[in-house]
Amino acid sequence: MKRTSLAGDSCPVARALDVFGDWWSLLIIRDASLGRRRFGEFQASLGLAKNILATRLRTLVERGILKTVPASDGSAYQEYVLTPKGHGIFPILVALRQWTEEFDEHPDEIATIMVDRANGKPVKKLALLSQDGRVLGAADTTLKPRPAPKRARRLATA
Amino acid sequence: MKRTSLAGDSCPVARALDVFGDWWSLLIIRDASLGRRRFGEFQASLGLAKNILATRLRTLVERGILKTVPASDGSAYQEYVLTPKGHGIFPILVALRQWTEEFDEHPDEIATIMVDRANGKPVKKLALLSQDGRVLGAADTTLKPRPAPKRARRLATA
DNA sequence: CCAATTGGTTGCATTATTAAACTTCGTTGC
DNA sequence: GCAACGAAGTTTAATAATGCAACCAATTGG
Repeated sequence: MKRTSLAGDSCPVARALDVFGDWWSLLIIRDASLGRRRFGEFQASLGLAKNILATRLRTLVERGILKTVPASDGSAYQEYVLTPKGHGIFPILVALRQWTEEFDEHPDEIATIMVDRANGKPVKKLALLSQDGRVLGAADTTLKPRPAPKRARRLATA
Repeated sequence: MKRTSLAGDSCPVARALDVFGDWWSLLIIRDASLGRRRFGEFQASLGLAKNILATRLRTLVERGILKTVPASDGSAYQEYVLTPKGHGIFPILVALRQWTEEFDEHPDEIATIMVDRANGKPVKKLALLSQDGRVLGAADTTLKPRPAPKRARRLATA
């Protein structure tokens, strides 16, 4: 009886959750995207047990979300930084943030807002656009089977 | 020693995760957004234990993500449908999907793509825009303290 | 060279997840 | 109207994950 893995699932949502869908990983990634890099920084910021942090950091590195680099301050310790794959999680963090901003019962408890660094103005809501530039809601979309990748003009699956 | 709750956290990402950040909730919400409504449908689709499903459905209802409605087929059973607060999670599902599409090691195992219902063409990537319409990446944004809500012209926190 | 800090690991208690058996209706066949 | 069946849970017991505290090794500061 193991905890069920979603790794082989065909749904892309499930596959993403299999990688960082546990209780702490997204918060570690959030911290990393805010510039935190050291074990101690994560531990102080998140207040989670050290053994759990160690496990999470290890699996996030294994899965290519974080990588370890020599410490930036010249010390002999190592630091954890996001890989490109890890930076790609940024829109998910934004979507989570904006959901809370819109639907939370106590929005007054939210400490920060995300702003455009260039002018300090709040960013707009994430927009899902069609090829021709219309804004799409959930009802405007459907799922289709993934088309077979085009393999240099040959019989499909032959 | 309880599982640490993020409910009181001031970070909007943490607050969202506190509501539906566990192993199964987002998959239940995904199923609901695909039109599944019955206990048995969720159970067959997700393959999770029935007691866990029952617990998750209960807390999602408590938290205003789902609501129970009388069965649409006239039977005496009830069904679970998304509230507006639940529908608001859609962009998060899209972001998770697009992350897998971009970064997964085995994209050939992804079964579906999201398309524009109007013309069947794939949707574009979620875009984070500034007030003046520029596309923003993580590096183009910062966090600022939330400005105090304007309360009918009165002394702040007086 | 000694003490404190950093970055873990280990052991144990508590909690969550799982699968399977069981219960309770509602529905269906007759 | 009654027995059989199915849907929707609940209960139980085993296993896995989490949390806390204590311990430990290497690094740093003085």
